[in-house]
Amino acid sequence: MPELPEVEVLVQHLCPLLRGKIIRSVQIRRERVIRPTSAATLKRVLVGAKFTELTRRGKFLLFQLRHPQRKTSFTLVGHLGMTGRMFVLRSGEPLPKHAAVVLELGRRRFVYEDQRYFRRLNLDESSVARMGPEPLSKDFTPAKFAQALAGSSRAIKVKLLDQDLVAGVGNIYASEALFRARIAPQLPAGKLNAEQVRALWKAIREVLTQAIRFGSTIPLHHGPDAASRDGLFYYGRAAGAPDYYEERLRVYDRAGQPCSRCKTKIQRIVQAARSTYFCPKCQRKISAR
DNA sequence: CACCATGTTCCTTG
DNA sequence: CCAAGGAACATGGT
Repeated sequence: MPELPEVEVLVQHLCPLLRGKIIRSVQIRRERVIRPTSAATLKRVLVGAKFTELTRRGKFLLFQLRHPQRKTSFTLVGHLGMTGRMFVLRSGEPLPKHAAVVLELGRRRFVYEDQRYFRRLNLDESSVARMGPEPLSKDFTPAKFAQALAGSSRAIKVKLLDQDLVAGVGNIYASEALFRARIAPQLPAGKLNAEQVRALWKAIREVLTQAIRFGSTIPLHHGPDAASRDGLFYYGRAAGAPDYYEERLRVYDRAGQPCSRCKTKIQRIVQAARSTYFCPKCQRKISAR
């Protein structure tokens, strides 16, 4: 369940539960999720280490750890892929079916599960190193954004998914930001005019900020059973929580429904093998002057 | 059975 | 070198 806002809310939730805790032992139940780190290396490094901080970079979770005796610090890198989850359980509680890595913390345990085993929890920071600016930081300016888009012939929707451009935007928020900025997803990235670049810059920040604020107001449940795990927030949709979930996603997964602005039917198209949703009337293909 | 799914990486082709 | 497209990863929902 991961794009930037979901990861941010998860980080805020987990941080106080982990900070100061020492890893007593490590269970690796699916070795493929820790590649390229080996099981032996991960265990050797983690056992005895203390969580000092948890931060987010794009969609990655960065767990800072320190060995009190060895006086060494290092980073454990996590990513949820499309279906990954992380939560803290009491030690007696049963593990979910797809628990991939379990860190025993004494009375509690930290669990990383992923039904599809797509993503990772390891010591490899290479993917994090080459990421673009954080969209909610001061590093992300309209001028830099314009420069990064200039000269690209790729469709703007596809370009937004490139983590080197901006960190943390995924398939849902890419469509949502373009709708809010009234830009057609097929428009080549390099053809946005200055006004469109600024509108998109603003829309990205607004939709991500709103989603974080929204998610932060929802109590995070994290039990092993499916029902409570569905309580983990997703902006605009969640089973069994109708009150919270008004129409926040305006186009994503709404093919055939009326546009909230003009009532034209929302269209679904495929770009780079991913679904894109947009309003063909509100989002025009206006090129640079 | 078919198709779809919030992500990333690798490979091929042009 | 770049861009585009597709497959792969593995499981589950509809």
